[in-house]
Amino acid sequence: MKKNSRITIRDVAKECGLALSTVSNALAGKQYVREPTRIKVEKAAERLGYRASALARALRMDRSFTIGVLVPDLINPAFPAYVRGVEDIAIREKCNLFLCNTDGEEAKQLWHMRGLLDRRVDGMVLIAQHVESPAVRALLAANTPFVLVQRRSSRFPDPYVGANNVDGIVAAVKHLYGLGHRRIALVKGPAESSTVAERLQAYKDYVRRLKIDGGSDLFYQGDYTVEAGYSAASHFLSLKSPPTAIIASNDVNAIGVLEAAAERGISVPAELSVVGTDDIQLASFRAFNLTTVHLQKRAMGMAAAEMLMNRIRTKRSQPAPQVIFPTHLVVRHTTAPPPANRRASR
Amino acid sequence: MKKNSRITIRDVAKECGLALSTVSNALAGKQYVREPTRIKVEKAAERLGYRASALARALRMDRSFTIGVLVPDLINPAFPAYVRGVEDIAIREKCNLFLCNTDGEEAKQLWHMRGLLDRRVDGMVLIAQHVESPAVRALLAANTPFVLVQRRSSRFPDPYVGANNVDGIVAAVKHLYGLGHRRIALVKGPAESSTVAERLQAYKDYVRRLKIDGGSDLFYQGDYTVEAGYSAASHFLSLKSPPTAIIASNDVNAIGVLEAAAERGISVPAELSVVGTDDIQLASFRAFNLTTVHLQKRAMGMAAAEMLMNRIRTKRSQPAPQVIFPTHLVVRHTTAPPPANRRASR
DNA sequence: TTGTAGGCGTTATCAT
DNA sequence: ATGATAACGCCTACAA
Repeated sequence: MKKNSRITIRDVAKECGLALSTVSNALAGKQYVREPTRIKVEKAAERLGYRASALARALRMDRSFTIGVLVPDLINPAFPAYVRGVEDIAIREKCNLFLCNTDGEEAKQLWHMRGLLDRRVDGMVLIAQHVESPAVRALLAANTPFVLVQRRSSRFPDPYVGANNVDGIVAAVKHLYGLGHRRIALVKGPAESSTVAERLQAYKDYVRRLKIDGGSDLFYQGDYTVEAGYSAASHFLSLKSPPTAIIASNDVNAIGVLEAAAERGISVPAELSVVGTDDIQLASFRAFNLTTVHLQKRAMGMAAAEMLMNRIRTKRSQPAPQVIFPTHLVVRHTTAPPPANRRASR
Repeated sequence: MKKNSRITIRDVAKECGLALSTVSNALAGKQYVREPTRIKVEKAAERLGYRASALARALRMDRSFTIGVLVPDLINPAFPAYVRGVEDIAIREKCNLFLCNTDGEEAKQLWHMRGLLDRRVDGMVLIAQHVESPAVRALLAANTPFVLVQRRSSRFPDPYVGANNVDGIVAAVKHLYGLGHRRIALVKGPAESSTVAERLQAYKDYVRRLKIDGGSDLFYQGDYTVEAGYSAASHFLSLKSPPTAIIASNDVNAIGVLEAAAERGISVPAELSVVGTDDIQLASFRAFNLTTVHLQKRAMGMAAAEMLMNRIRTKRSQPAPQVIFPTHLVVRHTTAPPPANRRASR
């Protein structure tokens, strides 16, 4: 017996005096292995502490039972829930998960995608990643299945899981309009995001329908960070005619908006209404108590992973499915009638 | 040329009319390959879009360039920062990261650890995991390097990265004591945590030194969730003689404490002071504005990963290093003198 | 400097 | 029902 080396299927075969192919079959639960034989093999494997090398198996079977998930930044509370959803399904499917943070940078995304491909992952889930650039498309065009989450391409009909952004933004605007707001600002998220584009379009359409202000001074380009929310609010609140409500790009962003408002002594919701998106756990407590558009992120992650497993099994035969999750507005305490209307309403 | 099959080093060799060992050497940047040869090889590899199989390489080299990281729950804002720290180093070392959520359940942890071992990870980082149980120890005793974070064993001198919990708790108690508090409650974290034990011990020692109340009615067993904080505060605040300050098990937990207080109309910090631990980003903004013990989580994750890489390279030769990161109290607006002392101080 | 051969640990195919 | 053997794709002696 070699000293330091790992114990392999070969050792198990030797231990119980059988051919290694028989051991393999027994352990794999193949039909035609006799019950006593199987038991003998299992006992021996157990006794020796044998564990099959997933590496060797993957190489041989051309199936690694791993999937990769790319996300901008785990530290941003907007994203972990998707990842857990993906993991929920991965575990069920006995797959392991490679995690990659890309910080929204294409270079990092490419590096990670190449790494995942080198590792022969069975598939990948791209959460809020770049999806249009030629370099990314080239990698996507390899034969590895993938599913996009929250960002899709306008030119390619990829498998996609997203949220109903139109409903979400319409619900937010309608709520604010109902409260009496007529100047409602919007913090746009990352420019490359289809979700952002959809929200912006929905906002414009709906605002036009309501015949209220929708000028470009009501938009601000930011991203999903507190800092961006802070900058956005600072900008909006120093306008000659500032908006009475701000729809942030997400909950974290909304925190920044609240911060800027507080810093200027502007009270929320009395003088300014704020709406987020995500409904992260912390948003629901009194400290924040944020009115926000609820997204079923963990469920979306799960749906994406299920879709991915399907495509792994059927090797991209079917047309790409796209599933859109409903959203709904959760009204809490950062929205109220605007100052001018305070006496009027309620 | 075979139709559907992946392109291998063999194809590259054929393409440029060299032996595959030469190609391997050229691509690996070995000394003794002539420059023109190397260039020819690189061109060919590029042209064919060749990418070495990390699987085959790992199998052959007995080094997978992957590491696993176990964490209780990514959705809890207390944990992602460690993971990113680990990833920072993993990327630098050209390793990929397997992510595992265990929800603090030993069964899930064991399942994941076995999976990682099967995948032949080069090492693993265990963040706030079970470290004492026989089953876990058995897996740890395999030949795969590991580093513990925030939870260590009292019986085994494992490689460990943690925070100076004593300093943290002492700073918190001292701060509250200085403000005039004499009944300071503590929410204990998960019972299995060494960090929790250290904090508790430090609390007891220091409170005794100050000769203030330290009775068992000032402890509450919780975990790192909002719900636990809520329960803890509900319990404390319904005592006949409630504490005037509560040290939560962490920032998320503190949210629960604040929630319970608000629900009862108890104002913070006027009637109740609250201290957290972690200093998650959201804690620093006005909505929350939590006095808390700052932990350098990303740096700790990085340190753990560096330590792990060392042990991977030197195959557990040296004695297990243990590094303790300093902590410091960040005073914000959830702490103030207790009601009785309001006029006295300041 | 380049080429040949063997093996890492599996599973799949084909005999027996 | 079981056994021998050939890949999977790579790296690394060792030979030329």
